[in-house]
Amino acid sequence: MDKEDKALLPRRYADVILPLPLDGLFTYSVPEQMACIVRPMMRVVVPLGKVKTYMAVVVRVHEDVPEFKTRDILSVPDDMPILLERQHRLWQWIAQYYMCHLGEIMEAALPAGLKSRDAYRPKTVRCVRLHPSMRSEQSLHVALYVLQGSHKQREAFAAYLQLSHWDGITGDTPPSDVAEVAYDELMNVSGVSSSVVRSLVSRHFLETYEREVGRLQETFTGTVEEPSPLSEAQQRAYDELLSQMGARKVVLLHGVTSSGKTEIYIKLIDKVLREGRQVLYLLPEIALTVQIMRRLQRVFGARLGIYHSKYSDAERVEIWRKQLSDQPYDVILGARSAVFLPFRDLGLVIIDEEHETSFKQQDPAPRYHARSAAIMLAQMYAHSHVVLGTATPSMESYHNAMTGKYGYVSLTTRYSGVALPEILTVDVRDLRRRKIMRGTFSPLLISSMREALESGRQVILFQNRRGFAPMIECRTCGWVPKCECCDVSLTYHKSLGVMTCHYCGRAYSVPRSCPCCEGTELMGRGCGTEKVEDALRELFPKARVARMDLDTTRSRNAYDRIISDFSAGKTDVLVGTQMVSKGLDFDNVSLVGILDADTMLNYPDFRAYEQAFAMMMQVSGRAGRRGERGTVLLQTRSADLPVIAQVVKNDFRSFARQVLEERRMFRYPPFHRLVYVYLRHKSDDTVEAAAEDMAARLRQVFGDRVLGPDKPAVARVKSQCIRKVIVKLEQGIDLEKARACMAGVKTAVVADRRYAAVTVYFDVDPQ
DNA sequence: AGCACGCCGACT
DNA sequence: GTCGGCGTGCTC
Repeated sequence: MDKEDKALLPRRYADVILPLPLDGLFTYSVPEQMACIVRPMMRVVVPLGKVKTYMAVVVRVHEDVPEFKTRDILSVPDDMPILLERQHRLWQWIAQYYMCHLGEIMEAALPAGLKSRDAYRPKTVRCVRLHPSMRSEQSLHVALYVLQGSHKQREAFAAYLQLSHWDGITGDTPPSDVAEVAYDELMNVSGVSSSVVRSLVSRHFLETYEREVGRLQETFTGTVEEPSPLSEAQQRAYDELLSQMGARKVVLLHGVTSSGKTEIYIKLIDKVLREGRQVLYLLPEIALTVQIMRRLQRVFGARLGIYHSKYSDAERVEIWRKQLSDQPYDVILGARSAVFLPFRDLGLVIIDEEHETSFKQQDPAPRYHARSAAIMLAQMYAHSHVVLGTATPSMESYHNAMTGKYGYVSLTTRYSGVALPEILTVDVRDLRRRKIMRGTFSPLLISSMREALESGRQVILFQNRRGFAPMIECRTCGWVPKCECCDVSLTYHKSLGVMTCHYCGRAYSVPRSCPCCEGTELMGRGCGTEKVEDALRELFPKARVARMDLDTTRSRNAYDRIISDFSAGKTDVLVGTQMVSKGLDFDNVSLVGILDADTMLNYPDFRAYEQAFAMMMQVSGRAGRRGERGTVLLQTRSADLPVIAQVVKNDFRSFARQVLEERRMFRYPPFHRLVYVYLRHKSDDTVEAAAEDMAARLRQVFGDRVLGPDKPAVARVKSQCIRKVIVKLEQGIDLEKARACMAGVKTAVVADRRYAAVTVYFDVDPQ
């Protein structure tokens, strides 16, 4: 191309997404030499402001001259797009539905290594191969002869030849010039030190180099099994699933705990793979155990990829790239963020434990629900389906199933014929009044535990609070230590010897005396897992007790270790938060104790009962072993609540009917759509005034659909004061319009000089 | 989100 | 007279 031609080419521009909470796209000019490589969905490095550069994603290349001055794209790191068009469409949907910025989606979707130029380094292994001068049969014989004087070197050289499969005796085939042997392997096999190998290198017998290797387990070395044959009940559910999928995009698989849903999924995945399509299998983070991974790996071997936060970022980058390659994983097992992975041809999404609220991202933005995002994702592939699996459906999914929007398949038989456990209510209020019970354990629970332990059975105790005591109080004046930055009382952690704030993570030392009245009797109020563990050791000194909560599972493998120890019978009692309700079915647990149902039931949220019910059903499901019915002891002060009876009878249907009736009456989901508008500022007065202004403006548009502003349960976090305005939108309202109004009101409020520094954000479909 | 610019208090 | 606090506003 000569100079004149170049001058004739119109200047090109690229609209890009920056990984920042900015409105809209930014436009950069494409330098001439990059014009032929820059395409939509590719990464580019761009300057922003005086010093910073960012990795951005191009969404459009065009020749429309912008009315502002543009800056040049600095570089293009790849020669291929990093994103599929479908993914970009998913990003757009999430951004508009959840009222957040595209840049925030980019931030959440791409592994960190794809957002910076230098974070991702390919893993390398030091290798040796023949020096170029040695690459003939003859020179090898010469070499072996020359090396006769240096024993170790000769040994090492021979070991290399052996490892590279050269047979010096028959001498048929000289080693190919690329035959490479790992440096470490050569040292191990020949038993020489690195200095010997180095001598061979310096004498030009061998040469070394770095070889890039993937971090992914390249070859699956186990044997691949056929999917297990299904039981009659499972087969029926499977057939029903297939037939429902004929008519509906989404099917809810409602199966009691231990009904063997995983085996049904496996059969389904197998079928989709046979059709040459891909599968995404989503699980909540805490249910992604080594056990479920192994189970899937046994059947799908190297076709299975795993993607969640416990994996290093470098591995996540490699999975992403592999999914873009022509040999992607056929099955991805992952947590929430796996919905952002590229899929060439997605045929099925499975969302197991679909009721789990952790599928909704809370903080930071994007506050998206992986279930909704996954359904949207599946929508983008023709003839693809979504299966939602759970023992306790969310009210949203159940309602959709009952009204025919989703298909519905129920599975009421437990696999291997284990009966559902017997659930006994323990009326703690009554026992306390009659002075029969003090502390955490009822007499019935103690005797049942003793019985279980004496007959060599295991016990699970569920207490949904971590730490020792959720609160400390001065016995004399009632003073309670609170966090300096958040409006919450501090939780006492005995093992760490500190009080911590569960909102900002700050730790405080425990005062010797009350700073208020100088009284020295500070006592813990309430009970966390740590206290349960302590009390247990006192009651049953011989029992081997393990605790599983956020604090004991901080390290990489702690979670799996605790589970496998319990599974192998190395511990007798497992105390924990909701973590104990997920994961593998243990087959020697005869007793489950729910220590305190009330904290869950009294949670100030319209979903409290729904979540408490699910949690209790889930943890109850851990009880029972082959040929023996398990027992669940449910301790509560509100034994007469209908929800308790519904748990006892395992009566999801009447529970759901009642909850849905209440939801309809009080205009809650799934009948109405909720949007929470949050306002944050360091001054309480400012945020209060801004929230009042916000609510008033919203009322002008939405009338009595607006509630508040209110202080949320924790009204100050990390020194930021918070207010919440609730908007309840009825079905059938023009959502597009409603969102535009809400966004407009936000702009209007923030435009007020007084409220310019107030942070406003939306939580659509809050959990 | 960063980051620079800019305007008011305690220090060499 | 300067250093530094964080409030405001911009980044293609």
